[in-house]
Amino acid sequence: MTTRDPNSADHDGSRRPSAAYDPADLATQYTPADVEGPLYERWVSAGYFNADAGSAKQAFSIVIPPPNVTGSLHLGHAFQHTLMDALTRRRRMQGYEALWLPGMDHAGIATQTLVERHLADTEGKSKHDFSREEFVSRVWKWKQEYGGKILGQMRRLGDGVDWSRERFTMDDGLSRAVGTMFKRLYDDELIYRAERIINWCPRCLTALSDIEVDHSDDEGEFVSIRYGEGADSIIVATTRAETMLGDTAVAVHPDDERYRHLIGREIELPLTGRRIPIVADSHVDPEFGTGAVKVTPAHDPNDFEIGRRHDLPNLVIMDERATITAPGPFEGLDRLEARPAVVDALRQQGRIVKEVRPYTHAVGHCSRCGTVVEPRLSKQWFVRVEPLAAAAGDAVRDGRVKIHPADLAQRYFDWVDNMHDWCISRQLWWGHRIPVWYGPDGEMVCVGPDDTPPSGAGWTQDPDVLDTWFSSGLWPFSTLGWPDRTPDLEKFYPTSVLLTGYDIIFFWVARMMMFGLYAMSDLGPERSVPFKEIALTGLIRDQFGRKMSKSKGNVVDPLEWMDAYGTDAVRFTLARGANPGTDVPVGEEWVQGSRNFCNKIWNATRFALMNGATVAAEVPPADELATTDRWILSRLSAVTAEVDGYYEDYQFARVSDTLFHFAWDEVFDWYVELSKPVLAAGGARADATRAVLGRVLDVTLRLLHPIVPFVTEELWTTLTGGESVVIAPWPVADPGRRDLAAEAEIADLQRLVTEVRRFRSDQGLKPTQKVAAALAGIEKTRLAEHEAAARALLRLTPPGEAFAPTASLSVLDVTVELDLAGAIDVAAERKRLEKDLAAARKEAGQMSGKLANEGFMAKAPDAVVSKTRERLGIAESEIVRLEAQLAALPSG
RNA sequence: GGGCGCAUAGCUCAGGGGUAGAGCACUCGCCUUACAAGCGAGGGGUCGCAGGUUCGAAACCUGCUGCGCCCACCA
Repeated sequence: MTTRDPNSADHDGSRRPSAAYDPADLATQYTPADVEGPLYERWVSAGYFNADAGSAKQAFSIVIPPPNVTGSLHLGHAFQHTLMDALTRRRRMQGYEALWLPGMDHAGIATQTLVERHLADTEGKSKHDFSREEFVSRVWKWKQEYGGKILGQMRRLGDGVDWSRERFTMDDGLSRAVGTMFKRLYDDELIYRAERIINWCPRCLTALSDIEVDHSDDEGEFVSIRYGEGADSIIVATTRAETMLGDTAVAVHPDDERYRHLIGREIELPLTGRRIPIVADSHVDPEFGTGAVKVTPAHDPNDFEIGRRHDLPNLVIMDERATITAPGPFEGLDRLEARPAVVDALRQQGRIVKEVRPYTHAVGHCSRCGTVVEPRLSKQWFVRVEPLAAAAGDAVRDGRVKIHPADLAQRYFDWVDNMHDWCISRQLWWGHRIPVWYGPDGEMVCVGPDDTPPSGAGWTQDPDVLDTWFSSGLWPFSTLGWPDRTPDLEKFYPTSVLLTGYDIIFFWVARMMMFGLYAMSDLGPERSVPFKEIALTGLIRDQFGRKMSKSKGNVVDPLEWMDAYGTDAVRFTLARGANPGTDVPVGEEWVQGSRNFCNKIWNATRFALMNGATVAAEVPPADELATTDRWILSRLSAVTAEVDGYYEDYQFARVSDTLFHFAWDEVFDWYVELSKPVLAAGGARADATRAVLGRVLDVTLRLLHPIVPFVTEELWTTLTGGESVVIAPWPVADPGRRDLAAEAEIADLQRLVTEVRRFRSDQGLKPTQKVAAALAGIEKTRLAEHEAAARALLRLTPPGEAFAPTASLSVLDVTVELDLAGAIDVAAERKRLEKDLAAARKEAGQMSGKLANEGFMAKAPDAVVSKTRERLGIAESEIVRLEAQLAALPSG
């Protein structure tokens, strides 16, 4: 043999003859706990998952969505990891240089909050009891000690990641990438510092980006307040009465006749004595509220814009904890306490004209802690996203990056086409510190990671750190060594596919697109994209389709299921639910079902081993094989092609379902059963069957391996003697083995067997009870060859001397006559026949109706018409046959 | 306020102009030497409602109803 047959297991020269196998080695049940740990360690120590940047093989690469360093494995991780692992394992088997790169995210706010709580609990200290350096070193210490728990859990899951390339967003290399990126964007004026209204969390005491704010419809109040006196008065309506202390104007629409006379005049702001102008601004909607808006530029983003247009002062009346700082009776109150207090004071002055309560309106909450976000005027750093987002949109629009499923691309476009500037500074200590120094005379210098910061009196570094997603956005290239031109970057960038949930399109996917295209632009438009495809998954749900949440109590720890049913069972369940972009419900019973499947594979392979299945380089040619062998090899080839097709567009559910049904229904239930009498008979046919059985199992195990790696590895190495299925070649569909005639023939056999089984079941015959029967006419059908097999499956013995058939049924031109050694259950038989007759009559009616329809005859395709005729013919002969059988039944 | 998606068996979901599918659940019969985590057989759906297109609609179009999700600076 000069070329390697990809369907042969004979690939590594270290085969162990399966004849050496002792069936006693395998228990009658698969015990995952016995094999998973050792197998994983073996894979890792063999270096199977380590990619070689110097390899000549085509590269396949995936970077993991880095889990938070504080995180632990939940079903969502298990789900996505299973899919990424399957993709990578398949490509590796296909001969790609496959890299799945692991790592973690420092998760700024989340981690800092956790460590603060930890220090409070264990030492009773707050972060202010430490210097910044001390605090950060405590976070690092915490990270060493408690962080990264999820990495161990990934081993349990069987993740085939390259541990030699594990990265962390705060490690030296990635920090250098962050600094380099910041400097470049700064120099290109794509990063700037400005005083703006930003989202501020008064609890976390930091700025937030727009997407870190969750909106919900909350019940509040809507009060109308009269400003000014008499003819000069004007009524404004607000949900945030307390901010009136910071009003610096009232705005009306320029065309609003009601207020035209007031424009340009001043009125007195209640409770403060200040006089504020009435300005005209077309932003105001005359239809809403009273058509007059109080303007608080320092505490509302819209008002800030109005203030800019009219050159109004920004009067700050709250501090960073949202405590009122305006001098007077409200000073020191929290904003939520101040609200009723202010309304009360106004009411006493008779200025409250109307109060609507409750009034439901959208309120922003900190996505981290739920606190109501406060718009706050402050100096922050921003990324000017417009050019970056335009490029990110174009890369998808022009097909350089494909999104699966395609209809989720709209969501991506909606975002990148409407993105606001991104606030990237955070008032935290844990993260990448902004590399900008301020001088004593107001100088501002951005310092690259390899440059020396300015020194001397009065120079200080910006105290803020960057948004976690800034470093995450660099992940596809920072992890490969950027900004250096490393072999890894050369080999593995752009990455092949990004697999992640549709819920972080905005947080992460869009930002990687923007940063990748920008940072790697020297590679040209095709190669600068961070990934060629984006495979979006849905979210994991409980078995009733509900979101998992702690408050519902329906959160599942995947490790518990892995302990109970094995890792493969959990993986298979998750993969089987993975329809692109669609949420995935999972329930424990389904995991049990997957466990059962793994066990079934186990036992089927045991059967093969006990019966001397052989795994040879070549299976005998078709002309030396029986129909059953040709059939299963034909199906194997078809299924292999189907699976490959499904992988191309990430249809893991179909991959899994196809293999499940092929393995269980076709191989285990039919082929194995059909092979039993052949194997028992021995001889050349038995040898051929042993070879086919070995091949079919070998290939099936390899096809299943990416999804259920452990049980397939255990069985495949035993069956084939190969080193590891991890490095076995991926099966290639062999069109030469397709045999539609054999498939049709076996379909007939299945029909015959199933019909007789139904009869037996209806007649209450025990499955094991042998019945004498004649298969009249079978010699004239293509089932002639299969008589012995049919008899074996149906426990039909040949008619003997005293053969006296008491029942008959006909299937496909075969009349099965059975000697039931007694009366048959006439009622049951009548019921059965009448049911079949009704179905046949219905069918015949439908078909003849169609054929009588002139429109149908004139316009339907010929193939459909002839198919209809054929079906009518079959139905009519069924009717004749069934009526005859009913008539022949003894009456009563 | 915009935009998107979904309504198919008891549950969770595939499918997609020409014979309604799966898993689990359910019923009946079986410990048939690979497997009771199994084997065999079976029941169960006018594919949300109303129109339309078509020879033919569960599928395509329109409207409606009911859910779900995303986005949003009408105070």
